[in-house]
Amino acid sequence: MTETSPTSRQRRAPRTARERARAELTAAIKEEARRQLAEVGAHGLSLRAVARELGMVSSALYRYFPSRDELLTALIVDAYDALGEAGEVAVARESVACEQWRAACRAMRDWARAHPHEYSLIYGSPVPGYVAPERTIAPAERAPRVLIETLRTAWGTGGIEPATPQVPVPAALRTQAETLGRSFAPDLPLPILLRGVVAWTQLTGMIGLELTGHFVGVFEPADAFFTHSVEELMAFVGLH
Amino acid sequence: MTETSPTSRQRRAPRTARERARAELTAAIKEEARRQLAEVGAHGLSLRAVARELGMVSSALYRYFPSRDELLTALIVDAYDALGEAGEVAVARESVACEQWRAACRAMRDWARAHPHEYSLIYGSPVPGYVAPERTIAPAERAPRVLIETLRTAWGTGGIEPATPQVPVPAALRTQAETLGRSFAPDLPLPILLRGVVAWTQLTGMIGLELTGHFVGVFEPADAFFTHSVEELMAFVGLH
DNA sequence: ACAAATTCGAGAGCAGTGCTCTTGACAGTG
DNA sequence: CACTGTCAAGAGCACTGCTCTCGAATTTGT
Repeated sequence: MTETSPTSRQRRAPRTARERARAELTAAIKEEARRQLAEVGAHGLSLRAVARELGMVSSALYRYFPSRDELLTALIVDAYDALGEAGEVAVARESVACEQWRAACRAMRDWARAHPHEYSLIYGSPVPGYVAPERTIAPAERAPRVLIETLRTAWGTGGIEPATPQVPVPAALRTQAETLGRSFAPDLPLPILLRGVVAWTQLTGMIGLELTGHFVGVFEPADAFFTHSVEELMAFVGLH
Repeated sequence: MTETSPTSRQRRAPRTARERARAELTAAIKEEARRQLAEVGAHGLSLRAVARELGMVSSALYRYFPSRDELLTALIVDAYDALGEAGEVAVARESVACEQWRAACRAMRDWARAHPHEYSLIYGSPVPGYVAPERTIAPAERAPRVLIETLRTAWGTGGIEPATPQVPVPAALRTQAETLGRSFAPDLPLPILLRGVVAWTQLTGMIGLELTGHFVGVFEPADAFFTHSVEELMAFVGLH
């Protein structure tokens, strides 16, 4: 969040007063938009309201974000980064693999519950007609990478059981998983990698169901079921 | 879909011409709304456009649905029912538990891919400011009930392994799971029931990630990963 | 069968939205 | 100093959800 040294960043610090003002206003717009997003959701996010709150006129806002979708995209990228960072710092605080896994899952759920509308923005229904631009895929990988990375280090230190798969991996899936493994965890056995992905899908599903209220009247609060699921799937991926 | 005998339905058949016209128009509105929903999504669904397409004026539509949210709620209930029914007929076609489980999972994914916007309506981000009315929770239970019901019959016929849980069920979760089991599958052991719920959450998560495009460039198509996950989780719940 | 009550579609209108275009003022650079 | 590019502001377009009123049609009660 804090500014790093000028040489460490590709995007150099703004020199002129105009560039500086522009950067600050862009940040202020995003901040206000994020506030309104938390209040009224993506559907209720209004460019006019954001501009009004910032004391400017709506048309001026289009100098910074060419469309409402563009603003949402910026918020989406930020949300991916925030979620990923939440998981990363949670993992960094722990040293043994099991605790890292638990911390990562808990951090992602906590972040989702603290920012439900931002979470819905990235894992909920896509804004209709909206297609994710190229620059969102890299930040999107950050969160699942936290889980896979935990498995990778655990595999390196022998903290993970070889997870004998009852189910053979078909050829079509094998090639897909291999390319995935090459960019995520080259040395991790494919069955373990796949189980990690399965665990990730379960995590997003469980968080999504909780946020959309599918657990009301059943698992309420959902804490017990959540921690239990994490334990079950930790055994599923082979962590011990 | 077809009309049953007057006594078999609580809501009797419309007597007067006015009631009959009202019922038909209500259905026509929902049908047109569903068509537009599939095209432009929940965000783009416009009451005026629906009315326009039906050759009436927008204000007249409010005689049938008092608000846009009310129309969406009707579509949500229908979506829950359609998804649940898709799972039910898929299970009914099979006789052995494993095939029933596979069929149910496949049916739900197929329905979701065929009606992505309707699926997003019920499992995606909630429409902002929208709170699910009471009458949606019964249809919402229908889909997960299909999976649990499959486990219940499998347990009755011995088609399911006692799934020795490595993870003990804490007290708080036990009481929640017991009340859930009472209404879903009274005779099913709690650990199996809980694993069934975990499998359901994974299913919704995986379908949601596929629909929101999180698998593009990784599992594309996602068929192989989907069937593999189903197999893995089938073993996880103890089906064999 | 006739009158009363209810329901209905249509139209006007309000407040709000995303977005475009033009206008005049300001800052940065030659 | 003058020029060029950027900026905020305002007016305006087409659209939205929703409310209200007003006749017309239909159902209901007597």
